Amino acid sequence: MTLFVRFAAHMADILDAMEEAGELPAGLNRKPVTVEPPRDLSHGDLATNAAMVLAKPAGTNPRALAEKIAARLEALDEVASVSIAGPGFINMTLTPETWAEELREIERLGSDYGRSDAGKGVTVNVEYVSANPTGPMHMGHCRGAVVGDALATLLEYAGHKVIREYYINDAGGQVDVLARSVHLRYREALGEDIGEIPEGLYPGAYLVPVGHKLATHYGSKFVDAPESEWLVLFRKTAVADMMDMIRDDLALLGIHHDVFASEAELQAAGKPDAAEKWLREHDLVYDGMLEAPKGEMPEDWEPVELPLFRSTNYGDDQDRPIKKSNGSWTYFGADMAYHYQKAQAADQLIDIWGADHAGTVKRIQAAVAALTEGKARFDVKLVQMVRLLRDGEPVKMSKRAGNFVTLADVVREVGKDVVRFTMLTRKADAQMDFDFAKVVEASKDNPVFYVNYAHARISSLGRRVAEAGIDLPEPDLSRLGTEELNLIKLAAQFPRIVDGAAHNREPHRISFYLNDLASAFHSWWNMGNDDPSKRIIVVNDVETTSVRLSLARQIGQIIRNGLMLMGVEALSEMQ
RNA sequence: GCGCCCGUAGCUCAGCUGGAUAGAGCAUUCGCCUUCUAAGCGAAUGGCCGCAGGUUCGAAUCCUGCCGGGCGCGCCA
Repeated sequence: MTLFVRFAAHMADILDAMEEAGELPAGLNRKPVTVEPPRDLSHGDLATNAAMVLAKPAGTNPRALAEKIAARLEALDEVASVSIAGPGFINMTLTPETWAEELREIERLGSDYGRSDAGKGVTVNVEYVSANPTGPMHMGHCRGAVVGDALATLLEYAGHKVIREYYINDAGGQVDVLARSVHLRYREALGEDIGEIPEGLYPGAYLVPVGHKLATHYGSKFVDAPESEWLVLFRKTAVADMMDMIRDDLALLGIHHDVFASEAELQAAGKPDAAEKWLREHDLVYDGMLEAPKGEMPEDWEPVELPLFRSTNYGDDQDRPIKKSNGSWTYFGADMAYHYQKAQAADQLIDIWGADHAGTVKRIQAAVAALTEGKARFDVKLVQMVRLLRDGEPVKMSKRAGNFVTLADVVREVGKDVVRFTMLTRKADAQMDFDFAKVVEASKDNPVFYVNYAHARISSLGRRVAEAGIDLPEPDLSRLGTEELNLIKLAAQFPRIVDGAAHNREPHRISFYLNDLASAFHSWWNMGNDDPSKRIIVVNDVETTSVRLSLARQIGQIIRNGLMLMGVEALSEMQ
């Protein structure tokens, strides 16, 4: 049990005892009670607001209540001193032995230090990437992919059961365009000069092999055939090949989904029809007129009666069509059924979307609320755009010309770990620059480097000791100094950081924490430059060396744990 | 017009589901290499947390209204 979990339990015990002793009324809401490190560490190691939040409901004043709680806290073996400050904060300083024990705990738990059961096994479905199967992954997809994947790992570590899912949009107009583009490549493979790829079709050379494959398989059979004879076949073949390509791209980032859900299969299985039926029975779908668009009026707009979902019941500004006038499902109509399907296999849903889809969040949340009758927690995380920079200049991309920067290119250039780490150095809903030069820069401005550098330094300590053949005694942790204890205090935050990041679904918090931890470590290391007696390896003092090395190793362990959550490998040397 | 996101140091950003005197990096200034990798470290300077109300013991954080910026709005995906 890590320290913060233990103190939350201590606090609960104390409040129980006070109830029993008649010092507190029974049944107070203890939810607002926290026991956490104060922002300003000069206040102590731990602080609780218990007296402030309980005073009013208990009919007493904060100071008086604080006195009573403080007396009981002071009686704990782990607590060295207690003080009451400000409006009623109770500050505690813990004994050095308590922190030494936490260091042992890190060593005991190793890669599990930080893991928790806070998620209580609740199943979370994280849907991310879900790029259209019409070409290779490009940098526009990258951030959502990394954020989704890191979030999934984080939730697992925090005690959730996680399903990593990819929704294949293989039923809409885009995949028909793909099939037509492939038909061109197919004709080309048979020797025809197709010239320029017409506007509106996918020009990318990655479709050439698909055309070849179809040509080899079917010969000239479909060259002059009407679209109805080949469209389905070409679409299916192309989508399958595109998905293989996308899976390969994702593998470059170390991303592997558990479930690939096909929109076409969903529709073939009649899921949207079932959803519509249920919604109509509950008067949540009706046939009605679509309101005219609020912004610029399209020239060809005309009122039409369509089946509309009552998303306005759930805060959307207008009801949304689930079918088009030609009878086929809208994207939303199918997506609604898809989310219902996901909710069958999970308690909570998370979608990772590009920020350009922000406008459709409300309707899908409305649909999930309706179909699950409000039972499933469902978060849509919007991921902002990444601006690619080279030499300080934005990299120009034109999707139409097909010259977008692919994810594979970027991974090839800077490496998987740099891409992943960098994508997690901003919160998801903030815009981000990705500068090819800066992300590989070996300086402290670059967290990717800075964190790894700390880890490499720690690794080098181990090598030095081994090379020197020094025989170290068991570390005597009573020899830990102030600086060392402060470092342990920061290291001990890791489990809290993990829980907070998981709870708020914000994986970037891990990278910020690691940067802080690395900074504290570099600072400690550097003290040895000014004062040789403060080095980690102190010549002719195996006792001190043993203690400090033990601490350094556990810092390294936490860096590895954090990097693991981000899907990044820790480096043992900086080449 | 409506909706979503965002306004925190000169710049880029954190701020832990409300906590004490708001933090880090860059930039600027000044220090530290007979070294466990200085690819680093330390110090100084720098803030009406967009504005105005509200909620309460307590607000950068929650609510409302403005101001300013970005994105979106169709039977597209």
